[in-house]
Amino acid sequence: MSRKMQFHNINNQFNHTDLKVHQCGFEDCNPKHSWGPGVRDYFLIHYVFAGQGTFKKENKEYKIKDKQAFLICPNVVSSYQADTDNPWTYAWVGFNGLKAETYLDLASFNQENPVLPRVEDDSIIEIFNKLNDIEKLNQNKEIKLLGLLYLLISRLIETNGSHLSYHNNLNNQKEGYIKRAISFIENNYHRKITVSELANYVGIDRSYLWSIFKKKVSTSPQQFIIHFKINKARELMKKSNISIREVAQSVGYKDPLAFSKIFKKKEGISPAEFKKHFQK
DNA sequence: AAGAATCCCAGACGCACGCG
DNA sequence: CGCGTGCGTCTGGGATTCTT
Repeated sequence: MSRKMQFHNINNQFNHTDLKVHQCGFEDCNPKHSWGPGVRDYFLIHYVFAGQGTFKKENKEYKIKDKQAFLICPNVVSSYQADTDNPWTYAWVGFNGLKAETYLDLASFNQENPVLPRVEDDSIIEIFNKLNDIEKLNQNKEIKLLGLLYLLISRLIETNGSHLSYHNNLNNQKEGYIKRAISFIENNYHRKITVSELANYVGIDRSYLWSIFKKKVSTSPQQFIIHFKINKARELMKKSNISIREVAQSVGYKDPLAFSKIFKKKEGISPAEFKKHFQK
């Protein structure tokens, strides 16, 4: 148990692909409070306001003091623990997206260099404070969080950036594939899209598309398509009073029952319940 | 040798059909 | 109409080949 903790999970209803905030939070840890060893499927930055602790990445161990930040990369085994005598207080933000790796590289903050030296920059501290004030908002939470994340990363690049990074023509090519795929989905979500068709359009093998999607977007092409369609359906149901059958048709499900089934599976409630909720 | 790209197949999923 | 079943198609991810 911690002395004080706030945690915000972000329900991303928009399809940001370059950067996407997963969660953020703040914690005033008790002595020896720990996490891991384990893996995350997104990037996670911790910024230590006060106190100290230990961060372990694979077999390396780092002593972290106040005003330092450390980075957990997706699918890398990590753990961290608050100090016994002087436990840390930190804020964190978890995110991913197509550009996440590239931007972090620009800030020289990556898997090879997962710990930042003391950050004296007040504006970074301010950004973390704002991230944690987001709970008070009731509108535009996601957009504001995204804005703060961009600000944070741009400050990290300014204060810590290397001049020799940006080593990734190959990454750019993969991003190109994914951008093409996503724009195809955006233009064709109103009908049935198979992953094979998508891969064909992009001009690469279906399985290869799957593996770069998984790596860069943290989800499979099929799940992305479903998620995209469900989001469109949500928008439709919020904005207009059309029938479930019409909503299903509009996002490419000719069988409204199949649509209801997948909607319920993803959202936890049926489209009918969702509609009712927004039409009070 | 390493990373990119393709191949392949078990299991998941979707759809049509039939039965009560 | 709703549920169960069976069959064909699609997907995920490891195995394999290709390319640099």
